[in-house]
Amino acid sequence: MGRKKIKLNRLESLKERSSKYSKRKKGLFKKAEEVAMLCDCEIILIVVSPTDKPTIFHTRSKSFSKIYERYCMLSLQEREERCDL
Amino acid sequence: MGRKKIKLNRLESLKERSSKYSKRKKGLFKKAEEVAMLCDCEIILIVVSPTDKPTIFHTRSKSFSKIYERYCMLSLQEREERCDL
DNA sequence: AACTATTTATAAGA
DNA sequence: TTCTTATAAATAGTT
Repeated sequence: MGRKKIKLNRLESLKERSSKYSKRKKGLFKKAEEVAMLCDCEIILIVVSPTDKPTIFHTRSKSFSKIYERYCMLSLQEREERCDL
Repeated sequence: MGRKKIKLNRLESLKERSSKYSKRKKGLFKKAEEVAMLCDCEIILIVVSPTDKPTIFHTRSKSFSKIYERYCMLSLQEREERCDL
């Protein structure tokens, strides 16, 4: 989307990365919220900005740690079978 | 995007939610990967499907737990000041 | 932060 | 779940 198609490479300057980040972070979180709402599913999204500022979104049905625990409790075998890693 | 504009409400049936989920999960993870690449930033994304299947994406620069630790170590005061919660 | 031309995601249907 | 196509939405470049 946008005036031109861009290459998906790391942007050179911190200024470019910060600018791009602020635009795309907004879109990413919006998408996450929409999936959670439409599909009634659990989501955790943590992003750390190029200037080291963290932002978190998670559904309230289950806590962050609960979801992480569930993931951790899967054996490697189960992860391969049940997850799209 | 799509043939019609849809309302952002929880979809009625599990079948609808599962169908919507498979389409949007793909888009969400793509966006996450693009932000991580373009902006060279850390991201953790965990989604649990309507049928309870977890999928995780995270950048490799820092481990999942490292990013979570960083978040947890912030005081409530700091979270308000530094994070967009 | 705001403006738009353009690209991209996706709703509906198969 | 995957493909197709019309259309809604995100965003690149710029101010």
